[in-house]
Amino acid sequence: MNTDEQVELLMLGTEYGDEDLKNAMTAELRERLLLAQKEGRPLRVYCGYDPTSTDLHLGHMITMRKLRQFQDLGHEVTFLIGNYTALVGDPSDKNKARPILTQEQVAANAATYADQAFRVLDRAKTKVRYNGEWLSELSLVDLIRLGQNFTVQQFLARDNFSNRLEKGEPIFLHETFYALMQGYDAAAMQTDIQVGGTDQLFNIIVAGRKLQEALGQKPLVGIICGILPGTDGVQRMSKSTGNVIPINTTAEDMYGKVMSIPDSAMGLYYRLVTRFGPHEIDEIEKSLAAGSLHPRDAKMKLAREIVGIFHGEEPAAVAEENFVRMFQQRETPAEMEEYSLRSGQTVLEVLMDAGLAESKSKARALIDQKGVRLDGETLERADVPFPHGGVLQVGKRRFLRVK
RNA sequence: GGGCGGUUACCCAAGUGGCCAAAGGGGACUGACUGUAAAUCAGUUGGCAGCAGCCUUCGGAGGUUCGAAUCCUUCACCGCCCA
Repeated sequence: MNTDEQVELLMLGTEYGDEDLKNAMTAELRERLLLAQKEGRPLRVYCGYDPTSTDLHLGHMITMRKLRQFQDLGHEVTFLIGNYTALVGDPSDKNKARPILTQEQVAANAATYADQAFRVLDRAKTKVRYNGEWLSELSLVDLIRLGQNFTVQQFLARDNFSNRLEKGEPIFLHETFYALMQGYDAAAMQTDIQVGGTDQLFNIIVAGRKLQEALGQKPLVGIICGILPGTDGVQRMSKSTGNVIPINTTAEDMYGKVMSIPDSAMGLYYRLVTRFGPHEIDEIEKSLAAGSLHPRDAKMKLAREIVGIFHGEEPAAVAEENFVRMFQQRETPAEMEEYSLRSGQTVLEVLMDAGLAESKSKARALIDQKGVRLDGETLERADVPFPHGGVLQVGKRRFLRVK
């Protein structure tokens, strides 16, 4: 791959919100790649992760995918665990301050984090570091010096702070430390390239570069990845919004969830989480636009690719078969949970016991709404004995084999 | 430290003595239509009970009243303004 092709690949799926910035970063990336080549060294690339949760989802994988691209091009990738920054809580993606985590929580989360990350990253080529390594060494004087590089106005210019200011919501002083800490990470590791989401734009482009310059380093090139929308196709994928596609889930579930995203979100998914290159994606989008490729088929290709990344090609193919059988041919899935019927149980009791309804009222509502079927027959009554064994279906997608 | 305002169901938000299990959005769920897409339409969304019954909710505790989410006292948390 020549340099221009590399630049094109590495800039795929980036989002700077500003053409000039994007052009500047593209040019600097190109220059830095050439420099590395000339000096015969790999670029130092990193992305930081605050272990604030344990359940990773596709949204977390975007930057890892990007790191992987660098890795495949022979660069040195550091998976930085923000055990110290997590103590502060990044205000970037929130309208509210984050709850402060304890050191124990952070440590526990960090352990599961790296593990899931290696489904995308090449374990053998990845350095794992913790920013406590250097942040814990900073003295108050050091912190003050770092602070001298920034103005309050720069912080207030950020949307997430200015919004809160306008609404009269609190902005805690410690939240401003976050950017300084992250910027210091970049300097401490003498970073060439930092990868992050658009919510990290300020931390990377302003804080990181500024501090590096102040410390006499060449300012890093920021690779700012777009934000992946959740299954609703609009809002950022996040657990609190309930629109996530988790990493730790079955191939079937993952396939189905990808298929349920709106068409409008396909482009971002292709760019942000798949292994397809810029030209392949172009082809797909051209075919879609020309009508020679059905959107459904494009989405199936997408689903298969994504499941393939996390579960392997075989399981992805099986998941696809199941999907086709279940939803396109309207047959029941090959595998489903089983439930052993006890004598005398009513329909209501089975629904409750199997966890298909959260309360009896909800279960009754489901039946009233004709949302409960047994072997294809709609069940009309809740308070009658469960008729017979068979495939119980609740709504469109929940199945249970009752024996 | 002083003055003022807020705390309602998953979220936002109405309600200021009975007609309030509590308007309206959003979200979620079900059905129709579909490509498990979008859009649209119809319905459900505290619990228990099966047909208009009961129970528990409106920050916590206590009180006034035949009757309170609505009034009073107090506690907690939050915000705004002034210093």
